[in-house]
Amino acid sequence: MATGRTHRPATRSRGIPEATVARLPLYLRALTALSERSVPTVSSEELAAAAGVNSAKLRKDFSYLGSYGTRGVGYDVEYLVYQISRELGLTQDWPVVIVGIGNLGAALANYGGFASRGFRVAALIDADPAMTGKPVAGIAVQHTDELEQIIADNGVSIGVIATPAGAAQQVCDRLVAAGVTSILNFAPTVLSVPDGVDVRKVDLSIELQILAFHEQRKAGEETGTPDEAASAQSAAPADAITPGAAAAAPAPLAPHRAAPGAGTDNGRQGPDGDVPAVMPA
Amino acid sequence: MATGRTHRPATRSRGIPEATVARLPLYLRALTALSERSVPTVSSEELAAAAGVNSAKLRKDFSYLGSYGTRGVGYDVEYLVYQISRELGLTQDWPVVIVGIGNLGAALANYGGFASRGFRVAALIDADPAMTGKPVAGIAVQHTDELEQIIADNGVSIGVIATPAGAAQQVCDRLVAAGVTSILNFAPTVLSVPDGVDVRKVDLSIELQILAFHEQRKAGEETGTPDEAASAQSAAPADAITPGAAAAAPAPLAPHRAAPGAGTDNGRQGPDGDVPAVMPA
DNA sequence: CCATCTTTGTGCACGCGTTCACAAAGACAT
DNA sequence: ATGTCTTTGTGAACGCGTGCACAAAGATGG
Repeated sequence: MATGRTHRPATRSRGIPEATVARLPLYLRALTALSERSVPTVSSEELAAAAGVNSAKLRKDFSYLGSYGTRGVGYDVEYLVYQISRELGLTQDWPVVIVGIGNLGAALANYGGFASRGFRVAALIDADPAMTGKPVAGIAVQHTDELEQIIADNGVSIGVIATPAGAAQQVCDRLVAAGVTSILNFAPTVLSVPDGVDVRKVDLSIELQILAFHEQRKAGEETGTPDEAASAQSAAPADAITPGAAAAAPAPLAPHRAAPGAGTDNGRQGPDGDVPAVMPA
Repeated sequence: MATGRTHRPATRSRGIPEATVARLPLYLRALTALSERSVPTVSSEELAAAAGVNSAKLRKDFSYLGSYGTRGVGYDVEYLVYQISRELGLTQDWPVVIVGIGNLGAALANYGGFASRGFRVAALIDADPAMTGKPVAGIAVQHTDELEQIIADNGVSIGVIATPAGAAQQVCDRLVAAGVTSILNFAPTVLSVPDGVDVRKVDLSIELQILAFHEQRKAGEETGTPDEAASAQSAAPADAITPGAAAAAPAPLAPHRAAPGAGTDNGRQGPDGDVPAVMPA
């Protein structure tokens, strides 16, 4: 109010909280849907419901962008779509390269969501010579050797890594060296990049494990006791540690309850620590 | 109702912070790698580096699980692998169904990370009759009609949705009705589920948009704050939509911005609000 | 058995994000 | 105009997560 939004109260450019940025795409999607139905305006309440968030949170989020609503009425859909798009930088064209054209890479290449929001697949790159030239999603796959050239020619600043874990860091380094400053990583590895480069990761395995955790917790609650406490700490890590000896089998200590599946496959090995996010191509 | 379910009241005595749970899989991966190299023990500092987190944070995270370390030495790798696996519920078998066998669904089915951590693909389901019986990743695709039966027969409690956005909610409802209580959603839609059901979403488009935002900001800083204050406020929402403004602001930044001269592009269409996460099968 | 050195476990403070609750702003009817 | 009603925008409180800094625990060496 006082400041209203006169001279971008500093809350502006640098201000938008990360959490808010992460939700803008969500609002944008909901708004786009409304726009297609020719809905002229929406209240924070309605839009919040559509986006699956709290209305107060939504209003606060929008407040970081400026005062784009009208009290007593709501927000103008079209206008808001434009404002958010602009804020997210979707009004410009973002050429993207996808490295690693395995199952996942191909799926990404075909993903319609790319093109629909200002993202353009500038090239598909794979290390397998057999893939070179092969068309995927209408685009001919190019060999890794061309990577630097492709990045430069197309002014690519966003790269998507869908290679096996083992190749991810190397690919990442090359992308960064070539000028890419934002990376979306699908490989199950922690990438190290220099300052100034953003990395976001999407990890299937992790998501499933988190679900498993909650699932287990739910199951435990239902049936009387999670027991946890029992084996919790008492399991005397003291003797189990034996550094030099490195007790070969850690399993024996906590008998724990018999798992439903009983499949104590625990000892899986996976040749490379963690399986690639996608087939090696 | 609402998008329901997110965090519980937190009254949980055995309450491991959500943020910690989300990192456990990360630690587990790093530990598994060490285990394969037969490294007996590791310090919080080393492990933290491998997992890409702060060592203090790692120690605090582990403290929620109990005191599994030895001062002056570090943590016993094997023992910790076991403890975390147990905590995450990975010592048991989790049958999973994947619904929507398009490009993405197929990629997921082939994803090695599934089997390697106690997750077992119990079935692949698709609505397209043409897909039925077709083997994907060594498993015959089954028709949606069988969904309920499959869930029941296999005791599935985790479902993965990789269908187009339009079918997601319906599939979700059926999964939940059939007994699934955890869902990993790849479709670009907000799913509403009853309380007690957990939903985690993986949204490609959103990740890219977030990257674009930062990318834009970075570009803007380089050249000297573009600052879109231009079309800032009141400008009658109605006509303001005409993105003539676009030209004014972010022009000089993007290295490429091959955007069509006619900034009017803004209205990129995207017929269905948001394209499916994967090709329709 | 004692001294020293290493590394964990955690108390504490800080900052971000969420939520509540309400005054102000505007639409709309009279 | 004026009053009523709706909905925004935001101040303030609260809670979670993060990171610092350090005491305690235990290993190691003499």
